[in-house]
Amino acid sequence: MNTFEIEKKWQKIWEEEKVFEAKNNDTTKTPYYILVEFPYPSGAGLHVGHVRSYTAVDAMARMKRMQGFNVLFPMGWDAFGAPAEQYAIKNHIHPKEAVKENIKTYKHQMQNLGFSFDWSREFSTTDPEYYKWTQWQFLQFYKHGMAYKATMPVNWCPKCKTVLSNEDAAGGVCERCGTEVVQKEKSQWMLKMASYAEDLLKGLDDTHFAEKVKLGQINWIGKSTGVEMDVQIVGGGKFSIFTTCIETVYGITFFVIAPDGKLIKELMPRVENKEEVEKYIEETAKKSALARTDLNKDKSGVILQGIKAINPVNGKEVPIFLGDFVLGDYGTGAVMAVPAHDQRDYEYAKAHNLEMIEVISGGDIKDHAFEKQEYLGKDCKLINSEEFTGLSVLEAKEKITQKLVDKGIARKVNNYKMRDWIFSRQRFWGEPIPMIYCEHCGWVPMDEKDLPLLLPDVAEYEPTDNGESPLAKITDWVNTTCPKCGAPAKRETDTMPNWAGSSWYFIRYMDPHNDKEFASMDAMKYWKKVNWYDGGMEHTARHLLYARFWVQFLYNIGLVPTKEMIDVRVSHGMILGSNNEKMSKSKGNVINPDDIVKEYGADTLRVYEMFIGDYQSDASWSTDSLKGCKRFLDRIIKIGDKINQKTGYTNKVLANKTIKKVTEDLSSMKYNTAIAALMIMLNEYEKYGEGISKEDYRLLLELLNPIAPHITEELNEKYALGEQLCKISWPVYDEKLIIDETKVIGIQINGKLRDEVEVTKEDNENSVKEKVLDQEKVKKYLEGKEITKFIYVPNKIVSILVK
RNA sequence: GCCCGAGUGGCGGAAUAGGUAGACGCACAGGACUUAAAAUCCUGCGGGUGUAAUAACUCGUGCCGGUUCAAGUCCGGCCUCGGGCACCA
Repeated sequence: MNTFEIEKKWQKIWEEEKVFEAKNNDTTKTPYYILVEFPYPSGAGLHVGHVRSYTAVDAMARMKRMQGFNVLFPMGWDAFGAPAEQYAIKNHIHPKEAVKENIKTYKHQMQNLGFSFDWSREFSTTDPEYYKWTQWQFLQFYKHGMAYKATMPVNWCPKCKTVLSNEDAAGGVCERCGTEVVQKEKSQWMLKMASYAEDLLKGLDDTHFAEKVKLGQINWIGKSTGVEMDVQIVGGGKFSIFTTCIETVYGITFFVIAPDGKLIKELMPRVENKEEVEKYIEETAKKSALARTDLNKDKSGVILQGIKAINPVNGKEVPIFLGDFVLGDYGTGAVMAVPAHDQRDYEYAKAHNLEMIEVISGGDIKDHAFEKQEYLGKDCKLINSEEFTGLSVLEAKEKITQKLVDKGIARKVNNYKMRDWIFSRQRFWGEPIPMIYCEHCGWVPMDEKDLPLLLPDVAEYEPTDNGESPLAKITDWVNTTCPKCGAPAKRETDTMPNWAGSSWYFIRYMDPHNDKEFASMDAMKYWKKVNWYDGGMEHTARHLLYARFWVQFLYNIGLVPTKEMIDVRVSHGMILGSNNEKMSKSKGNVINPDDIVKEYGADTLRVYEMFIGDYQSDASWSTDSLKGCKRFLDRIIKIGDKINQKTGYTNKVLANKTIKKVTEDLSSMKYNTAIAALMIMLNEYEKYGEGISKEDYRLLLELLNPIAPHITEELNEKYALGEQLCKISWPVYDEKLIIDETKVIGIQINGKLRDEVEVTKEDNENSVKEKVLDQEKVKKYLEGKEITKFIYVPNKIVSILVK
């Protein structure tokens, strides 16, 4: 049999014997849930990058099963989204059909690679049986006041007359025609995610995410603690500002408010230079999000003539500006400007010729502001700050806050960068949002028993000219009756974002065929949480945050048993082309896993991708190194001929050491060193003159099985070594047997390595000293010198100091 | 700008409770087998001085300092590259 036939044979056996199907509620075993991000089934097929992460988690799943866990290791498809829609538009086929084809290809490829997924739990986010529950859960958000409609800007291409996702508007231009993208106001569904900011932050303590993943979440949430202070306007009225540097309050020389905020609308009647101000507001609205946040642009803005604000601490009257660096949806949409101590305010003041007042000593504001990261932690004192002059920064922060709070004009508050989740997409290929608009009743949720609300079969998927979803054109579908009053009404035509289906799919795997609930409480209580979740770094911020938010909400309304359902999150590195660049068709450096499987076999590809380097770092493809892995497997096949009648391990220490090394390495994603340990084992076996025992050989196969499952099973069967490897218990090592009888260690004299010595377990400082001082070379170095110190670190080193 | 991560042979990478730097693999060179090539097997493989060959010495983990008997690993200060966030008050 050739490699290909061997691999097919075992894949068939695994499928027929259903060895990888997880049983719900098996109380004889400990449940263990391993998840890898389900792919978006594009037309390109599986990428070698997929193979890397799937092999890694597959190896983990296989080992855990052998260690006696009830392993849930599912796979499915995240198939809603723009690429499938684009493909459909281009080729005039229903995205449903394209997705079906692609899934077939992906699944076939995965099966050829021997991944031990439990295919009985497979589903796609586009299955009505699945998205029924995504819609149902949206209704729960709505019913608990967590979903609302708001007017939000969207990326709009004026030429294509279409709404663009942030990805399609990358760089501020339309990906298709290159036209500059503008912001257009649209009424959209929102989920109140910002209200979960603190919970999402706190919840991280209940997870075991990698540190950098946690940091990604923390940065995205972006908490900052400060003071919200009321500011009176000359002639009546007031507004509030948010600051993290209240200690600089005496340095205020102007205020800036957001052109897109509510405040300017209130102040408008009192503005004397209305025309100028209105023009500025209009210009801001036109700017794309990118242009507006471009750091290098000028500090644009316009003064509000006829309106002055009063600094609450000293009564000083200062001007108010409109500036687009202030964002309408963060904080209060207004800031106090202290140009002496904030670089942004400094630049603004320079651009508009405004006064600066230093209130913290020790800086030099000729060229730039003296900012908090410079003055904090140093011994800086307040100046020009009335009764607070002379206090340290920290003291002043506290006392000024206290005074303002006591006067009732300020509050300590937290602000978060994370906003509510814009949940509408003006697209066809997504879950329809199950809401109906009635002239009399407003927005009315669909009756839950009418779910799923199916996507209609239509021929056109192009977005409409006015930015509506293509669904808006399908009048049969849009027109319905109000579930509440029965009057004619219209359906929501926006669909859900791609992130929706992936926010809870890991729950569905626990009970994938349930048609009464999204998953039974029993199943969720049994599996509890995802023990190990692997995915790309690009998803560690947003996808993970959305999924955690979704779960926390379901938990709060009593629908899931656990608040954080993902325990460990790890992220893998990318596989780059051999030229060290990201693989892409245009660069011609794409490696197709199918070709590699055809030429070298799945096991070789699997071993290679695990051996390629540190799993969490990027790695470049090398066909030469691949050949080395092929050689490794060939040598294992060949050494089977050296099996003889001997029993027991030829080298007990080596056997136990390798079990330990491989077990620990596979558990901590150090696949490359696990394979290196097995290569060392093989190298040793090849040196055994008298051949190897069945136990020796079997152990090598057992330890390699999670990474190269086909060939190891085949050899195990060929030499009749015992039961199928996927059904046995993982080998365990004896801690007592991993210590070498003797060890050669180095001898340092005055810090330099000069000689070595063999020590045994029984040796102590005195016996070693005796031995060492008797060695010719050591004697030579010590001649005529006096030993001032003798250090023996058992099994590590001998260090002698002389003078 | 801020926050992470990383700099080790020709290459991918090992080694961090500080303890013989370069495991394992690739590439390369020499040899064996072969009519020949491929495949396979054996040997060597950081730089330098040195030797007939050993030996021996010396320099070496991005750079400069420090702590220590001992630093790739710890501390201080830089440089470079990669990633994320980015006018967040």
